[in-house]
Amino acid sequence: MENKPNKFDKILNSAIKIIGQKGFHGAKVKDIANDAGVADGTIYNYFNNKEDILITIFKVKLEEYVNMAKEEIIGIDNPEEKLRTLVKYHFKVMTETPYLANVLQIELRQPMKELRVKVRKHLKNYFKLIEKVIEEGKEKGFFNKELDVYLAREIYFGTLDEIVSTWIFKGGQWNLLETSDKLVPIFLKAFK
Amino acid sequence: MENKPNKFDKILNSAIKIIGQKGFHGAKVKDIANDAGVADGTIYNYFNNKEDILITIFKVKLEEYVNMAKEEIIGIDNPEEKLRTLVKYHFKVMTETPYLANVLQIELRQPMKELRVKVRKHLKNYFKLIEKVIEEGKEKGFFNKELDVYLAREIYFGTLDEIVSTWIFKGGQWNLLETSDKLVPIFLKAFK
Amino acid sequence: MENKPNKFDKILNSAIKIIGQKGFHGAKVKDIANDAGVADGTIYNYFNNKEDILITIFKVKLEEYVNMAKEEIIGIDNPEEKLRTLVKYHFKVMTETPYLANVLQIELRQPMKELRVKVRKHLKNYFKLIEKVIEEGKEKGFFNKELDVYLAREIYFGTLDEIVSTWIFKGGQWNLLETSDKLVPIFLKAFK
Amino acid sequence: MENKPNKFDKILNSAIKIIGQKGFHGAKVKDIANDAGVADGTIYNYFNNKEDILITIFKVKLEEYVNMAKEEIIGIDNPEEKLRTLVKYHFKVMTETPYLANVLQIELRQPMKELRVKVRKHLKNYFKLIEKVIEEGKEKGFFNKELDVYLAREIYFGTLDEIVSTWIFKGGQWNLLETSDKLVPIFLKAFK
DNA sequence: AATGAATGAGCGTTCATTCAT
DNA sequence: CATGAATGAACGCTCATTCAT
Repeated sequence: MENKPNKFDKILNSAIKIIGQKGFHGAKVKDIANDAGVADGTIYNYFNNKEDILITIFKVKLEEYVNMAKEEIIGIDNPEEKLRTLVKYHFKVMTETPYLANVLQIELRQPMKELRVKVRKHLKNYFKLIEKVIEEGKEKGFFNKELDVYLAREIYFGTLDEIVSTWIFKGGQWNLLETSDKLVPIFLKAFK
Repeated sequence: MENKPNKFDKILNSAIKIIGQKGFHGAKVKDIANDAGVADGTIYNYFNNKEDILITIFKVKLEEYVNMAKEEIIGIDNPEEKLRTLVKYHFKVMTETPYLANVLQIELRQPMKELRVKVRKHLKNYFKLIEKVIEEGKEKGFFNKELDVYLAREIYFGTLDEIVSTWIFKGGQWNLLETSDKLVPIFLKAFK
Repeated sequence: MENKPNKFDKILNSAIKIIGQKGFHGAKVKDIANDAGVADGTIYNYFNNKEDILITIFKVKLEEYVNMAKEEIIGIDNPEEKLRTLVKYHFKVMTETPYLANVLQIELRQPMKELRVKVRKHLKNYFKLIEKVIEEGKEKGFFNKELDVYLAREIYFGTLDEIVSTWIFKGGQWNLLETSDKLVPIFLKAFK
Repeated sequence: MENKPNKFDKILNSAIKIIGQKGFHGAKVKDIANDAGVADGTIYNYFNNKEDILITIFKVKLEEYVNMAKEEIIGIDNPEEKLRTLVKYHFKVMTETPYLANVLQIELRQPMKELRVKVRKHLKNYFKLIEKVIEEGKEKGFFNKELDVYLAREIYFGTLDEIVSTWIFKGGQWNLLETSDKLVPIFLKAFK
C-alpha cells in the first residue's frame, strides 16, 4: 500500500509540473517520466495513456480542492462570509501551487472535445459548492430572491478564472489576495 | 484585385472552421487546405506557418469585431445602454459564428506560452473598448467612483467568456440573448 | 540576338554566385531568379531544369577556361614553362572568381551519379590540354620517357584541386600564386 | 553487450552503403533504416539526425583507417618504404570497401559549409600521419630539406584522391595496386 | 512491477516545375 | 517572351505506446 501510491503520486506531481510548464501537448511522456524518476513504461502501469494523466489530475486535485474548500467554510454561518472565504481560498491555492494553477486554468479549455468533456466533469462538484452557497444566501435573505444561481456561479467562476488568467499571463506580479478584497464587495452588490 | 483576397479569405475561413472543430493541434494543415480547395503549399503563400494562421485569425477577426462593436454603440450616449449593447453584440457574434466562437474561446488559452502572448495581444483593443465605457460610466455618475476599471473589465470579460464556454460546452442549447437580459442588470448593480 | 544572351548570362552568373555560396542543393531556383532579376518561370525559358543550369555552368565556363588557358601558352615553346603558366593561370582564375572556384571544386564531386558523369565530361578538354603539354615535354626530352601521361595528369590536377580545396576551406587566407612558385619545381622534378 | 553495438554498426554500415550509392542528399533515412532492418525512429536512438550519421561515418571510419594505417608501418624504418606502404594501404582499403570509398571521396566536398567543416575535421589525423612520415623522410635525408611538408601532403592526398575519383568514375575497371607501383617512384622523385 | 529500446504512423514544410495570363 | 501564383510529392523527425526481458 505504500510503494504504489508513492510512485503514483510522484508521477502525478511531475505531470502537474511538466504540463503546467509546457501544456498538455508540449509535455512529453518521457519528460514526465524523467521528472518522476521512473521509466517511460512505468507510467503505463498507473495510467491508461497520456490523456488519462490529465483527467486524473483534474479528478484528484479538484476533489482535494473541493474537500479543502468545504473545510474552510465549515464553521461559517454567514453566506457572504462563506463567499469571501471561498474567493480567498481560490486565490490562495492558485498562488501557492502555480503549476497546478496553470494546468487548471489552461487545460480546462481543451480543444479536444472529448477530453474537454471529461475534464470539465470534475469541476461539477466545485460548481455545486458555489451554487449551494449562493442558494443559501438567497434563502437567508442576503442575496436577491430573483438571482439566477447558475448565472451567478458563472459570474463567480468566470471572473475568478479571468483574474487568475491575467495574473498568470502577466507573470504573477501582484498579490491576488488584495484583489479578493476589492472583488468580494462587488460580488455581494451584484448578487443583492 | 479579387483573386488574392479571395484565396486569403478562403483559407482563413477554412482555418476558423477546422480549428474551431478540432482545435489548433487537431487541425492539420492539409485539412485546412482541403477545405479551402487549395493545395497544401498554397497556404504558405499567404501565411508563414501554421501558428501564423491562428495569430492572423485573432488579428483579423478581433479587429473586425472591435470595429463593429464600436459602430454598434456609435449613437448611444448612456454608458449603461452602451454596456447592454456590447453584451448583446458579444453574444450575437458568438451565436452567429460558432466556429469563430470556438476558436476565440478555446485557443485564447494557448498552452504554448509564446503563442499565447501573441494571441492575447489582439484582445487588447477589445479590453480598451470595455474599459473606456466603464470609465465613462464612472465619470457620468452611473458607476461607482471607486470602481477599479480593470477589475470591472475582468468581471465583464470573464463572465461573458464563461457563459459562452458553458454554452458551447452544452452544445449551444439555449438562446444567449435571453441570458444577456438577465446578466446586464447584475453588471449594472455590481458596478454601482 | 541581344536580349536573350543578356538574360541567359545574367541567370548563369547568378547561378554561379548562388551555387558557389550555398551548393547545388542549397541554391534555390527562386534565389537564382531573384539574384538575376527575373521571374522563377523565366529560368525555364533558358534552361530545361535546375540540373541543366549546373551542367551549363561547367560547359560554358570550362570551355572559356580552356580557351583562355590555350591562349596563355600560345607563344611559349618550352613545355616546362607551359606547365608553369598553366598552374599560375589555374590559381589566378580560382583567386579571381571565387564563386566559380567554389562551384568547380565542390560540385565536380556530384553525389548524383548521372549528374556527375555529365559534369565531369566537360573537364575532358582541360585534361587533354594538360596531357598534351606533358606529352610534348616527354617528346622534347624534358620529362621522363617512361612517365605515364594519365597518371601525371592525375598528379597535376589532383594536387591543384586539393590545394584550392584547402585554400577555400581555410577561407582563402593566403596568396595562391606564391604556392605555385613552390609547387612547379616539384612537378618538374616528379616528371623528370 | 551485443545488441546495441550490433544495431549501431548495422545502421552505420547501411548508411555507408546507401550514402555511397546515392549520395548524402539522395539517401533517405527510410532507405537506411530499411536496409538496416530497423524502424525509422530507431535510427534516432543512435544518431541525433541525418547529418550526424555522415559525421559519425567519417569519425569512426577515418579513426579506424588511421589506426590500421599506423599498424601497417609499425615495423618499418625507411620513410620511403613507409610512404609506399601507406599508398598501397590507401588503395587497398578503397578497393575493398567501395561504398565507403564513395562516401569518403564524394561527401568530403560537402556543399554545406558547416557540414564540410565537421566532416573534414576527421581527416586531420590522417593528414598528420602523412606529414609525420614526410617530416621523418626530411630528417633522415631521404627527402629534400627545403620541401614544404604541407604542400607535399597536398600533393600526396590530392593525387590519391584524384586517382580514386577517376577510378570510381570509370567504374573501378583496373587494379589500383598496379597504379601505386607507378605512382610511388614519382612521389619519391618529387620529394627529393 | 519496472525497464527502455523499438516501433511506425503521422505531420509541417519545402521547392522544382507548370501554366494561365 | 515574361510572370509568379499554384501545385503536391516528398522527407526528416517526433513521440505515445508496446513488450521482451
